[in-house]
Amino acid sequence: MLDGAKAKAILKVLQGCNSFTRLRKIQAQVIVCGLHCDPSISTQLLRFCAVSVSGSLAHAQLLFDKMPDPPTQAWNSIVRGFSQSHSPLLALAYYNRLLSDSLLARPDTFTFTFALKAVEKLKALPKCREIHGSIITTGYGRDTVVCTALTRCYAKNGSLEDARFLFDKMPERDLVAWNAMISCYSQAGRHEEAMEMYERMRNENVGLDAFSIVGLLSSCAHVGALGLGVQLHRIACDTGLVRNVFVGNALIDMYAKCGSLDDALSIFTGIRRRRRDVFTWNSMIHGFGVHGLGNDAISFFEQMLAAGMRPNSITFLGLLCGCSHQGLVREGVDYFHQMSSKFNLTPGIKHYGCLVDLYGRAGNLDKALETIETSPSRDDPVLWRILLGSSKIHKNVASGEKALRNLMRLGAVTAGDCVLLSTIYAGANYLSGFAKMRKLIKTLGVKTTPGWSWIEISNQVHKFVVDDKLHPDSMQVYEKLEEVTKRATSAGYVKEEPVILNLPGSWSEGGCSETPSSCHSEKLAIAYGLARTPEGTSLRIVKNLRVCKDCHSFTKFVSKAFNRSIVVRDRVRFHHFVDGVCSCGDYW
DNA sequence: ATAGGGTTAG
Repeated sequence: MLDGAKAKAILKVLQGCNSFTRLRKIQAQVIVCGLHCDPSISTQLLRFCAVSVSGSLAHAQLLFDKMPDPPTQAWNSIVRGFSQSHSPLLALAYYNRLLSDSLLARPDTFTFTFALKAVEKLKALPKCREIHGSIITTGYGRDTVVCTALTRCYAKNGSLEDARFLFDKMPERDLVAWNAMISCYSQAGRHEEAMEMYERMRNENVGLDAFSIVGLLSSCAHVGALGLGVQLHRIACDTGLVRNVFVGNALIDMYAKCGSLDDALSIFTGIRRRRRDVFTWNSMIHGFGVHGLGNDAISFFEQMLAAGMRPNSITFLGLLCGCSHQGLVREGVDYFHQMSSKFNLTPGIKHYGCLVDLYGRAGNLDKALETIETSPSRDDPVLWRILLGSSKIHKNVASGEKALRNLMRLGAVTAGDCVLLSTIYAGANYLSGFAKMRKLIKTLGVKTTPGWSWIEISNQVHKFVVDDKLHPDSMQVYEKLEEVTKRATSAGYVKEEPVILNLPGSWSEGGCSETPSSCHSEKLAIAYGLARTPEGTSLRIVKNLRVCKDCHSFTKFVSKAFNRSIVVRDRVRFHHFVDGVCSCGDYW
């Protein structure tokens, strides 16, 4: 029978155990001493095999299957172990067995949280509902921890509505529950709702911690909400949370994505060398990249290596993005190859996309084509669409046709693609091609992404759509726009008439830039910004599509005529307009 | 003995 002192000693050794070989030795010893019959010892052993980093799930399974009627703790360990593994389905298999087969053991709050973790990974909404049912029938429906796990599980399975419903019904919500809700919204791209949660937290006097700030900052970054971002930064400073690396990293990203690279950089330098992690570096490098500062991206990449930090595949996306926007073809190609040769990373479809873009944007359409054809993703429409975009920039009919033909081969042609090619045809005065595209567009049906722009004025976001007549200050905006256009024109602006295709309804230019129209949304936002802010204030515009050529030129002349710096964040990069010049060097 | 919340790309 069990000797209490011996058991205690063995448990202690188990707790300090950090290698699997050692674990097995201890296990052998346990068996020799006859201690394996002691449920507390074998359960402990099982837990180590199942969840410790040096354990082994296969071994845990063997141990588990030898137990005559495992206690709840043992079930929990095995469910937990598999929920963290690559086969979360097995976690559910054990969970099901516990519910149906076990005579003795009942699931408890721990079992449910572990099972829910498995479902999070599996994307199985019905299973989530089923577990929810069991939670209620077993009487754990009011447990805060279980409810939080359940909320997250619903959210990760795509039902933010169920998640929110459950959250609102929770008898008690602690900070963890709030943070879970915020991060779920943020990760699902529902940024406005994430920010709404913050409003509610303030009204209900719930505090904030690093988790809340990180989630909220991520949403600010995505939508470009500098005002709220700055507020959160201030709170982080007041509470000392700025020293948290997660917060620091999120701040870098937020400032970079809101167009304040200088602030991003000062946060970066404020993080002590040794605390900088791969997120810190990646966020900064990507920040330079989307601002078109390829050389800075490269310089930081080299500093990162010098600091002994290993880059990952995300690092290269930022780096290649920078090279592409600055036209650093040779460097970009070199880094692309270094990924596999020096860093043992396999370029993914996005990296190939960067490479195609790098060549294509620079006008080397042959190389762009060759890249696609020799890549493992030559059957991915994304790459062909990039080539089509490059063909449009360089008005190249042959390569545009090639891209479209491949999109057809893949059955992936959209009306937007045809619009792009038709623009190329129109530019080349190739009327029969143009007519063919028009016909095709009609058969495909016209789908459109409506363009919008917004501008933040004293922490208030104002959104404009194409030919906006809905904004409350609409009249004022159009009046101002007239004046602005006059002054820009006397500074040298000439309106570039878009190719009019005369199609029914509105359409988007391959999801890239706005419909040809009398008035794109950013012009309205700019006019509004000029009317509502004092002389000299810089304007920040965020838009969902690419800037068109006319608006780009317009903004340049406005920045000169009104002596304002204007920052425009479009779908893929930043444009900083100062004194008639754009940071992109008209290369976008 | 064991639990629920965090950043980059897309």
